[in-house]
Amino acid sequence: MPYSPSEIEARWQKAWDDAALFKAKRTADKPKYYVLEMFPYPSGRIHIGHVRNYTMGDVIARYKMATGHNVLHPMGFDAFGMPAENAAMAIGGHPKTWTYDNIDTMVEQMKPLGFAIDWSRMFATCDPEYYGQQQSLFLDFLEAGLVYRKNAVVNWDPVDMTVLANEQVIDGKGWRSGADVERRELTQWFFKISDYSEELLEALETLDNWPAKVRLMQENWIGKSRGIEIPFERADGGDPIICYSTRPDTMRGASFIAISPEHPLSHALAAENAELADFIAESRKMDTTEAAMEKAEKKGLDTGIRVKHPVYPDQELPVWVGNFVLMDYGTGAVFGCPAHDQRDLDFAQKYGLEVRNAFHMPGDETEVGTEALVPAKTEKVVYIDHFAGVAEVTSQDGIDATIDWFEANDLGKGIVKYRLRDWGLSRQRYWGCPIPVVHCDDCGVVPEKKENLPVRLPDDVSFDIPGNPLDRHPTWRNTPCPACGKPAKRETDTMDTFVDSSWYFARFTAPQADTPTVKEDVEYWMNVDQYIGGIEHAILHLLYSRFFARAMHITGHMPKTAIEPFDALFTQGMVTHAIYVTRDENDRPVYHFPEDVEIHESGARLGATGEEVEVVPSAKMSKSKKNVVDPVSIIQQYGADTARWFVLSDSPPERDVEWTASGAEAASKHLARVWNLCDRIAAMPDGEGAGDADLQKAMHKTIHDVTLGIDSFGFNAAIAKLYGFTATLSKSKASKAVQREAIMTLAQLMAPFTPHLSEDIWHHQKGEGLCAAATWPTADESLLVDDTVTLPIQINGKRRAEIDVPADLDKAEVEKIALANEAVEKALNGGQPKKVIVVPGRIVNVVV
RNA sequence: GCGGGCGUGAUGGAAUGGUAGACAUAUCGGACUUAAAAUCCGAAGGGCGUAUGCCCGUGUGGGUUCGAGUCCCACCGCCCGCACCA
Repeated sequence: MPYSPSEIEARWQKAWDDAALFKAKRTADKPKYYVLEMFPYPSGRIHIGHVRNYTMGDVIARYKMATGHNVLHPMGFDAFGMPAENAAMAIGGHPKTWTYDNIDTMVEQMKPLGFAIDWSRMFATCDPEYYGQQQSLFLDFLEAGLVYRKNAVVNWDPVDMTVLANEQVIDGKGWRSGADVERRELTQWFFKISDYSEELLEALETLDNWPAKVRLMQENWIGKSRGIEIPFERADGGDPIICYSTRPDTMRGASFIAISPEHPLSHALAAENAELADFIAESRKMDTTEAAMEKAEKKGLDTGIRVKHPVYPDQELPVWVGNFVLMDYGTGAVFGCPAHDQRDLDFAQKYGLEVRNAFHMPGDETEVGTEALVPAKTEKVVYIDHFAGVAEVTSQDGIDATIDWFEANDLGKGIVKYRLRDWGLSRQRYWGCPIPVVHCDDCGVVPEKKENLPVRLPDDVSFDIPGNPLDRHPTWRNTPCPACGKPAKRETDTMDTFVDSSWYFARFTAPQADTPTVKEDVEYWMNVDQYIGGIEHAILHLLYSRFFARAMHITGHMPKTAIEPFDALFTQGMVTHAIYVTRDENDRPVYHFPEDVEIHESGARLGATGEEVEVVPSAKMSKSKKNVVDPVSIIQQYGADTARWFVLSDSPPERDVEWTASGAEAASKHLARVWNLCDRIAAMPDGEGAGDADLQKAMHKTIHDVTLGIDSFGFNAAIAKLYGFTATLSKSKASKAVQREAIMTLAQLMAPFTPHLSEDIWHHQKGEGLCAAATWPTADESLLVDDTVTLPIQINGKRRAEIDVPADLDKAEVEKIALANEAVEKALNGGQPKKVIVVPGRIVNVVV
């Protein structure tokens, strides 16, 4: 019988289903294991990248199941967000219909892949049962002081009438409307994540099983810096201007003060200074994207105000408003030291301000010209009559001494700042979780009563005009004030979708509960033992989730032990595919589907015209580049096991893997080979064979290697070992009993990757029960060591010969045999070796 | 600018400081076949050589070591993250 994946895969999926094998239940008699892949956004269809991601989680889930763990492996959908509204605007229809239709499609596409998922726990974040509990959490956070309202400057699209994220502003224009984006001050809700900066930073050190890269990215994002706040007295007697600096050691070179256009002093002065008012308005219009800021001109306006230099009171410094000074970092005011900061230097040269060194490099007393002198903090510099008396020290020591001196003289206060800012969660959108508060003329902002949750989204909304449909809904806003009962208005902002994904992992532990979590369940299942997802979530999603776990702990929804919710994190690579390009008459690229291209030895050509095609390997899949591989057609062509096997076989899981037709073909052929091997063994006659012991040895080595590979996310290496063992087994002349044992072990070792094929082999060999429920084989340590080993002999570090010796032979004996070797004798030429190194079981090195 | 990572055959990639290139793709040869496909067996880093073999070889240059793809230093190239952060 030929290998027929479509038939066996459906059959075994049903068998697992009937046995309720993947349904997770609390139990005390096994250790629990929670494996989770970042849940998908229901964009429409699953992508081959999803297949790889979930296969990794599935390998872990099935392996842990086989090694005696009680496994939780759930799946859900991150279902709120802009694309659903955009679709409604573009093609009509309703975001809700669009979203749920997509979810249905994607579940239907995922099920044939045979993942060991507990589908009974599935939910979408747009289910009222989910977002109602999220509103309940919000109210608890509000009561605990973890959420607050404040005015904030946001990117406002005046045409679409909504707030835009920074990445939605392109060249200063709204990405959809093309309108000039304004900086507008709005009252918004914020999570107090910045209160947890230090804790979130420190706890990173405990996350041993996270990639160092992710921890570092979070560390940089939190951005701790030690500096000082220095008040500058105003010559006119007004309130002092407080500047923040991390380089107070450059105070000698201070030649101006720059304050942010949003600084209160700027606003105050603007009232009587039209020029300044214009300057502020212009600054607000400025594009805030990185690229634009790089190019943007540093502009300033002298306010006419003068301050006293705190160290040299006879010096007066001008106060400028600078468009480059950020209001939301530090104090919104800085002192400029042109000699030691390139930006300050550019500014000073533009406006004719003084440039004066605070230090020189040792042995080089040249004054700064067009390039600022900015040494590393560990570099030694020579301070020029420094007020704290330091001379030649590292600039870090200079900074520390300066801060101490300022504090001792009561001229400033050492302070720690974080770059991390509070998390603004208000969105002027429809398709999100409504913020459950009510605005009452008499009572102000009043939380909705919990018994009125969920605050449901209305279905009767329209998307034919821009803006927030909730805002213009005729009746939805109207509600009695929860405090006084008088007519009041609901908040029409919804929550950032990152809120939805910040606690879904906890919800999976009790997805149907009528509280956000249930004590016994969340205590039993949390933490997530292994979390798997893309590096693109290294900062925001993971940081927000860490904050949420803490906030949920404070409000009694999460045990203390789960404030770091993800024990281990793995960031997987993408699936890429070559793109095939020709050029049109204007040299613009024209993309071609792989099936239209023929690969010849001389290069790639279009099948239809013979035109030469440029091949760009390993490109990210994209519909417009015509290099997307659809999992559904792959499953139809080759079966799920082949897809699963191939996406993990060729590259380490953290790296990208290129999908190639030949690779998929080869994977499929290999699985067929294993299947045929199973048939052949089943048909063998009983009786004696040759090399039973050798096959058993190879089998135990494979058990050992594959187990190690899966444990360490070395899936590609584990698969290579499985290839090797298949070759060994197919050449073996061992007895039927031993070959049967070998093929069944092979099936088990392959089962995390190719569960259907393994199950079928198990069945053919009359294995007990289901392969998916069988206990993982263990390697017999005694069979892992060989009786004899081949030792390479090096002469001066170069391999020159080999000897076969008993594995347990002692060093002296090995040395004796090595020295008697022909090649060694030749090299020694009758003399004595200078040194002989014997690494037992590894190598012999003779130094002559 | 700051921070991090990576550079190994034609290709994807293996390799606790110990025989570099496992495994796979592509390629070539052979068996089977009238033939092809499928299947099976085999070759294969580069150079010289009939061959035993010898020389070279993990981006470049140095260093540590009996021994370096692996550790250290410098450089080159590519990739990623952050960034008017004072």
